[in-house]
Amino acid sequence: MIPNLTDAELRAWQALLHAHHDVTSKLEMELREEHGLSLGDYDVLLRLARAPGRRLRMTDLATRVMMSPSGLTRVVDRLVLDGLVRRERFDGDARVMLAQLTERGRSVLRRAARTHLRGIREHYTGRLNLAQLRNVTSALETITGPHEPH
Amino acid sequence: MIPNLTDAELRAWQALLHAHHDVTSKLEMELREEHGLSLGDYDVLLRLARAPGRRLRMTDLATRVMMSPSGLTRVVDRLVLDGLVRRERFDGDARVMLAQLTERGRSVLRRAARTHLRGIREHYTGRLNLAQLRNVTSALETITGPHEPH
DNA sequence: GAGCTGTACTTGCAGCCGCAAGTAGTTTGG
DNA sequence: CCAAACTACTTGCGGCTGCAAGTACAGCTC
Repeated sequence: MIPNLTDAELRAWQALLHAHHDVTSKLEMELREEHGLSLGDYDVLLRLARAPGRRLRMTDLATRVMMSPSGLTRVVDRLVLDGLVRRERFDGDARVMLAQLTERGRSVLRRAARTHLRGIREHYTGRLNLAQLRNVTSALETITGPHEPH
Repeated sequence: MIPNLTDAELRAWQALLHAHHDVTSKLEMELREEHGLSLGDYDVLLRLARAPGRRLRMTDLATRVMMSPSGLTRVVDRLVLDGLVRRERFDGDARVMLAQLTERGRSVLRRAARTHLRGIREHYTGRLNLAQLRNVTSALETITGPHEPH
């Protein structure tokens, strides 16, 4: 009845926590210092940039960035204040709000992407060889179920 | 100059974010509902339980649970209010505070551990075969550098 | 077409966190 | 010794987050 995890299982758990903490806190700090963006901000901008017309419904955006609807509302509030995102109405359903990436948002994102992608490689993927990279990805995707690239 | 990450690298990054989010949010919810503890609370109790004399200096504890000193102060505040932890002075240096696990803390931890360990297996390690488990662990430990079990 | 149910988003609120500043105590250098 | 520098912890503050409730709209049913 008492689930005695093996040492291997406990180490795997600690490793996940530690790796996530280390990598995200470094990336967060770099992004914040060099571009004034949080990881959450960056993620929102990125999803919008990838979407057709560079706009998404709030609900869809919230799902993609793994955030609650209310949490997303505040993030978008801030991005609108900074002029990186615009809110638009959706023809055909007046309840829906679209978040639309502005030109300024695009250019901020482009610059931030250099920092971010460099950081991912420096703090994460660059420390692994190709086999490790594949193994990590496939194992972590097994846990959550595979994702479309969104 | 622009670091073009490969698709494999981007997937690895998404997988880390997604897996961490999924697993921790499930574990957090279970622990909260069944025992009124957050993951952070649990981690603090666990580190204390493992320490000699079931007590640690605030600074050492903060390092182990990957939390800022101020953050740890509040967590311990709450645990003291709940009677799970006691604050003690350290003979020989009056600046130091020891967090000491109480008997009540021990028993709450023991009960919570069942939920938590079951959850880790159910949502994480149990979804991987032994090879995947070893691969994930070794790769993630490569990223952060290996840890002592503390 | 009036109400009932459901959906999309926002707001009120409270919890958690970290940084910077504050307090208290210790160590070091002259 | 005693002042300056350092260390351990706590507090003030502000930012970020999610849940539950609120608002506005859509769609369904009779």
